[in-house]
Amino acid sequence: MSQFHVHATHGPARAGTLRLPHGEVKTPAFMPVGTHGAVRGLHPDEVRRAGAEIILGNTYHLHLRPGEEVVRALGGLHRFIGWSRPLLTDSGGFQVFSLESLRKIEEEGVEFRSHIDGVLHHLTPESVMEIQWALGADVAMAFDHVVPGQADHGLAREGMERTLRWLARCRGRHQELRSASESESGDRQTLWPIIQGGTHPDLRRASADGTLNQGPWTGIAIGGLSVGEEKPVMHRVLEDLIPVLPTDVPRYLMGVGFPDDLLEGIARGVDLFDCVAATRNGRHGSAWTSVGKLNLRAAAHRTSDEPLDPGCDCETCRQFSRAYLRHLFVAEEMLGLRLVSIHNIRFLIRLAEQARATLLEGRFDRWRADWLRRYHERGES
RNA sequence: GGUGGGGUGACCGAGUGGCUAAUGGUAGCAGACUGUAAAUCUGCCGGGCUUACGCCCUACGAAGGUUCGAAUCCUUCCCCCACCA
Repeated sequence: MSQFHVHATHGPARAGTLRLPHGEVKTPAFMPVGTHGAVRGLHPDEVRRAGAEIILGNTYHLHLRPGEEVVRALGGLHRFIGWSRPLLTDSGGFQVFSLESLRKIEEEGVEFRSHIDGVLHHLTPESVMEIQWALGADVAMAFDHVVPGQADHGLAREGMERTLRWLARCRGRHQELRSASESESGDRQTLWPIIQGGTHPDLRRASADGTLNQGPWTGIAIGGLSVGEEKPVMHRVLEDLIPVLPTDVPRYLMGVGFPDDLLEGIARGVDLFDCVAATRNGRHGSAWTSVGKLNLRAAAHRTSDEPLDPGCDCETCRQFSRAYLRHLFVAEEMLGLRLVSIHNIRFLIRLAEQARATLLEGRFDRWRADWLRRYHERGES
């Protein structure tokens, strides 16, 4: 079961609702990343209270530990990690990019030298589907070949074409898995493809064509962005690509982003985002605010009684001062990492909620322009 | 009082004639982070001048001396620690 309804549009931007087996996701939406089955540092209740309606897990990392069979034996990922809302698992395609020095790509699949113990692991489009099926997330992602943002036409084409060939294999195996368990739970998971093609317009179009030809799909992801290319380049790719995508399925911009990226993406027709920056930067003491980002370790906050952001309704801002948060970072108390992570994910989720509200009210463009102007005023991003 | 050890930049602590404004840490300051090998990483960290290359001061307890050249060697003094009386 996966359905998407669009309630309002404003140019390419839209507000919608995605129905998945474990619940609804109101879009636009930001999905916190929980690589190992946990949004780093946070209790699932905290993630839920921050307004998250869906979070991610990672195929590569959960395969290495604890292993998908452990998760399956313990009732699937939702039960295992204490998250009853929708879940999406990334395929390990990003690790093809981020663990470049530890892997070898072949047509059959990718050989990874485990970053933990050096053991060799082989991921193929088929095995990635099996792992994700065992994990049992609402949405499984196709296994893709991500190339760096600077990739030339040749390399980008290679990654894009391989992603299309792998997509056919992913789809084939996923359908087998679904039909094998149709009576009980065949409807429990849907597969989304990923468009690649780097920064090259012709390759992006070709990827879109090739992907749509293999459909229909219940959602379509755009991968291989914010991997080193300039922001205007990413915007151009979105402007180029999204008009050729069907309007009746959600578009998921993978790995993005920062607050301004969300608004720029939504304006160009993106419905879903995920990004580690909220939690990673939070752990590193960097908090987003409506007037740019701030570094909590900075001496400027030593005696500040202000919350991180005066307009924020997160559990951190409702209770704690910048001075206290700075103190926690200086003293290396783990609470600081958690509190700023909570703030950052709430900040992005709330931004998406506000985008949705203004879309439904028909005033998105104006709101977005004002918001971005204020955010960039101090000259930071 | 005697004997031995020691006093280095905010702190700890290397260095025992030139490559030393002085290794390393810590603290401090600033920055980065985009489908998580990250509670990580990078830069600055005596003062002044310069866009910059660089230049000039001050500095290894104090003062004096040896030397072309001293944190490093010598003399005296001050202070700290240990043991002995």
